[in-house]
Amino acid sequence: MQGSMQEIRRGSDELLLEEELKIRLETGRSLRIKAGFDPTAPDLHLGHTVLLNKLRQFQEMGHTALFLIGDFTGMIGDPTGKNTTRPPLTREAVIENAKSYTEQVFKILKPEQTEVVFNSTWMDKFGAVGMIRLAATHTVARMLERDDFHKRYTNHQPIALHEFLYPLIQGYDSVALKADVELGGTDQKFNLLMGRELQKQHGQAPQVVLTMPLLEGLDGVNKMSKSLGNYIGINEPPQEIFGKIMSVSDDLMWRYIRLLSFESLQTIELWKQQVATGSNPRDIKVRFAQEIVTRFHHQTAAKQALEAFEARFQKGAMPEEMTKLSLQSVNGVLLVPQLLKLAGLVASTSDAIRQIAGGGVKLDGERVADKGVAVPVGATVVAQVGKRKFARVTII
RNA sequence: GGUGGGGUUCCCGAGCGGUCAAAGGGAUCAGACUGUAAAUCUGACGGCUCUGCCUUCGAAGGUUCGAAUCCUUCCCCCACCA
Repeated sequence: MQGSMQEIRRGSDELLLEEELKIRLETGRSLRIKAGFDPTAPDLHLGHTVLLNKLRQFQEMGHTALFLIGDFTGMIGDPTGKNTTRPPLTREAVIENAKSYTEQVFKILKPEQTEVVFNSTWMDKFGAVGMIRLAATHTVARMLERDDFHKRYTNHQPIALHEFLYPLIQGYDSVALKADVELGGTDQKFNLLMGRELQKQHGQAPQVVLTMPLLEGLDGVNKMSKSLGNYIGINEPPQEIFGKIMSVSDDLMWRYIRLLSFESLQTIELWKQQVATGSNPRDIKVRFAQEIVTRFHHQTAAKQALEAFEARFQKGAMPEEMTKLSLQSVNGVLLVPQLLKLAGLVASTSDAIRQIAGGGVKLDGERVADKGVAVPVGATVVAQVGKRKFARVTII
């Protein structure tokens, strides 16, 4: 009991209310652990896994995960201050996304202890009357307590009326699901608490709220998200995952380790001491990167990723695998800027010309000094932009 | 409904008749240094068939030799008053 409580708290931000959770755990029944997910982003990344790992942990203790896909709330878009209304997804798109979602999610969750649910199931039947009744349960002032609403309001930024509905619906989902516990990022706290209030109003015991810190993306500033391009996807190839983790800053590394590693707290503490006394943080990073690659691929893949990484960056070798393609020549040759653009290594020929001028372009390891360089028909070259973009190109 | 303030390149934000592809910052990319870390420094940062040409400053028209800058209409946003 003590131990499981400590496990549950590990890595978490807040647990509200701990006493209530204890009482429920003591009943010995399988608790219903809810977590909501956006229907629009089927590519899971490490940021998502912070929460999923926690869900998994509950499963290990015998509880049931309610994997909620917010297809109804998806029409609103969680109010973040930036994006307003999202275009509603078609039914087919939602199902398609959900499928790809669950495929990925079961890399972490136990399928037999997971219920995948869609909030449109009950919300579609809710009707205008239901919505008005739901809206009547809370005041505008109460809604403005939510941090980002408050900020936007005081900053004179727009808040669309329907955005107020989001927390209410998310809260109502807990009622519909009779959730015992709801997990969410720290930014979800308001919504999670809304679930408690609505459950009370519906005569249910209020759910316990457990918030997890948000994982920063590779930039170390914004939270990890696909749209910001600062993510590590769990479906990415081993070398990508490995490389991206290695590019994380030393400071941020600890944050990643804290939220993502399964190593014991003592081990992590030991690592910190080692670094504090002069060990190279890179070695810890390598070890951690291995752990993560192993988790989503295999131990051998992790080993290979490390070897490839060392060969490439410590010994300067070309990567073994790279995109291969054939490009059509013009008048018997292909100019390098064209080649780079067609190979997808740069965004435009203008960009290619700039990269060449900046010394960032190589052909077969030789720096290209002039934008007028042409590759003749029949030749196969390895084109490189920067340190990590490669393509093997044959001119036809 | 009224009054006032706005909509500028990925983001923030200057510009307010020519020297504007548009200051500055951020993000990004490349180079140097490294541990593909950070920090720092350097350069680039609309597109193209690239010493030139083409397209951009909410939209459409107009004035002008010339407009992001002036005028007209329209669309959108914010605040205040009601």
